[in-house]
Amino acid sequence: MTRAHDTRDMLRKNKLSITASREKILQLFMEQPGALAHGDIEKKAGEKFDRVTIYRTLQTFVEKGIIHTIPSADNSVRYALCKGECEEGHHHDHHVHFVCTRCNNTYCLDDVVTPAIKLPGGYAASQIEVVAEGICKLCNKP
Amino acid sequence: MTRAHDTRDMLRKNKLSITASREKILQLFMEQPGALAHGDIEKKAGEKFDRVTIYRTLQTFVEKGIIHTIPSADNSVRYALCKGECEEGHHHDHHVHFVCTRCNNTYCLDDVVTPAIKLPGGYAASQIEVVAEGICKLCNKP
DNA sequence: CAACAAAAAGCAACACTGTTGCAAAATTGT
DNA sequence: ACAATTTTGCAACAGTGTTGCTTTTTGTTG
Repeated sequence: MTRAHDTRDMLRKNKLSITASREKILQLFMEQPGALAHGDIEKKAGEKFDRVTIYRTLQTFVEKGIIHTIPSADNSVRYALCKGECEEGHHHDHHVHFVCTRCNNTYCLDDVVTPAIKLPGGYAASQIEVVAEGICKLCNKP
Repeated sequence: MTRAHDTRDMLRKNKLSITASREKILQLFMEQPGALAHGDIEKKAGEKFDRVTIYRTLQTFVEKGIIHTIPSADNSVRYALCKGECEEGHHHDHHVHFVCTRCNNTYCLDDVVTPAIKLPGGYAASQIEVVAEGICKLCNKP
């Protein structure tokens, strides 16, 4: 069972041509439990790809519903793999995100659904993002 | 009733010296229902202050608990006035934020408290941020 | 109100993030 | 294997935020 196959299939499934950068970036997401920022990818890819290529690849993946963006308090966009229910052009990203203040990783808590929130009259929400901040499972161990 | 008095009192109360830029920036926050990003302030202040001064003033205000930062999906930090319960060094910012996709304003929904969220074992949250996205009260009017 | 120490503003320079246009290279379908 | 289309890499640029240093302003004290 080769990982290369997984990424290739994934790309084919989304009607994307198979390129070295797309495979590499997708692989990074697959072997990473948490989320990745553009900067992380640049480092982990090992100076192999142009910054612009990474930006464009991330954009493409978001559009295709392969990854989704995660809002954060500090000013950096992070990305994580979508788990199944996302399609091209529309994300169904209803889980809570967790940012660890110790290891600085961001995790998708796929099992924790964002709660319904009663808004004041006049406000109509199309999407609700919940970001929890604290100490993650791994950092909490003794 | 002069607005100048409000801002001066506010600054004095927080043991900050009274300067033109602090007064101006504080005033902008007071006459604005929503949140402001650094860029907004730069524009509204009318080219009068140095960019660096604005950054430093915002930093100072956050530290003193006068304003708080608001996370956003797009990559820009916004700030809004704290309503009372914040002190120097510690914010008690437990309300929901609303980003309007039409007018692009951000509002603090002070009456909507962030719900308690049950996290998986091992995760310990110190803070939970909720950002709702959609159409705001003002844009929803016919 | 003048003089002084402390604080803040302004300026220059820099680092980081993200975008755009265009030419060269790689990928796909035939 | 070839041609058309995509994607990449490069260069240049815009926006955001930071740091160090000098000048100006503020608050205080006599």
